[in-house]
Amino acid sequence: MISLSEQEALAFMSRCYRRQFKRKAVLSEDEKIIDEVYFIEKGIIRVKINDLSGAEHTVHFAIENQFIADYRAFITREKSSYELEAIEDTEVIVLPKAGIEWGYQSLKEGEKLGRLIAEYYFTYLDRRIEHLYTLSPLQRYDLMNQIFPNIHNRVPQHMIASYLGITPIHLSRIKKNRLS
Amino acid sequence: MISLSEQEALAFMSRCYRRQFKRKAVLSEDEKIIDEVYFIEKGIIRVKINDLSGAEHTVHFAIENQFIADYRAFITREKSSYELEAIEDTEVIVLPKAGIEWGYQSLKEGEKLGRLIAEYYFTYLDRRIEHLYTLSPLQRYDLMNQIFPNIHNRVPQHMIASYLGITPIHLSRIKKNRLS
DNA sequence: TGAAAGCATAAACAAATGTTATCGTTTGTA
DNA sequence: TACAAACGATAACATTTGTTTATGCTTTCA
Repeated sequence: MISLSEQEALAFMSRCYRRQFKRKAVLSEDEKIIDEVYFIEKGIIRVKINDLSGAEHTVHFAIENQFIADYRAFITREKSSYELEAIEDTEVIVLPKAGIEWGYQSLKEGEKLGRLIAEYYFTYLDRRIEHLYTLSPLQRYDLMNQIFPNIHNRVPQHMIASYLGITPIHLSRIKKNRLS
Repeated sequence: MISLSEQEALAFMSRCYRRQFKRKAVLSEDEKIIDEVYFIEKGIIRVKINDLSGAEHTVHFAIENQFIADYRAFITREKSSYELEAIEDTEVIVLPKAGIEWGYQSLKEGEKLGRLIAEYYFTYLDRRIEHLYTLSPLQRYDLMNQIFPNIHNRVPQHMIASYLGITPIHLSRIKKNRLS
């Protein structure tokens, strides 16, 4: 996204570190201030939220070679709405807030990188909203398997149904329906 | 969001101009490359999209003192998914792409401003997605009237229903239901 | 100013989706 | 290894939401 000298890259990476999580471990709790972004080297993470009636919703998945965080809470410094949970044993690189801010200020094109990243994730959410308006749950199910390759073989179906905003029973039904 | 000298502000504004649209006029067409962002001085704009079956969905509203554009298409340089339509006679300030890019490169804190803007709109969409998962249509109807003050008195109800992802008949029903 | 179009609501019905319960299988763990 | 928990599918039933049609009211505009 930007040009970066090897020196700069090393200086940034020296501010990050590796961390491991067991299956079902919580990387990031809701109601907390968020000071870390994660890059997934191995594993799967789901982002969940509880509504007022206590129901749990899966808002997002993240797999290998993707960044994940409650980026909104990271930006706004408000309490996190989401909980990040490892679905498989997971290995991440932790990018602490201090390191990221160092990057914005000290890398030659740091602010530009920050803009391009924020723009990238904006476009991701904007596409999601477009799809929520224009696609059926089954179409979004298929799309999801493109975006997160093969995810339906790594994640229980009820979490996928939750992500789609429908019940697992209903997802089972529409998948069966497609065959006929 | 950033510190800006008066000189810088004037130089930027000299790159913008004012434009007026009649009710029902189209500011920005879908399938086009997007080179403008608008700031609304007066009026209301809705952002719409058509799905494959031809149904029309209202994805967003924008009112006085807000910026509006297909920001995704503006960023990615891909064809626009949305159509922007004036609901009332509307007066906007046009910020051409060339002017915005001049700002990123020439304002002292231009790139930082760009990052903060992208981050701001990211948080807006992230909140919307949170609400889509956790709130009922009626709760989102109420929230919407806070976000766009008094909008239900300025916009036909079937557009609001479309924004909420339900039929106008159903919106009428749940509003009636609330009274009892 | 009058006709037409747009709009909100209502009722009756149809379709989609959720709820509860059951069953057989797989998975995790003691 | 054995047992409990998690999981996916299915059926029966309940609820929600959409569709169609109709009505009366307002707005628009020629």
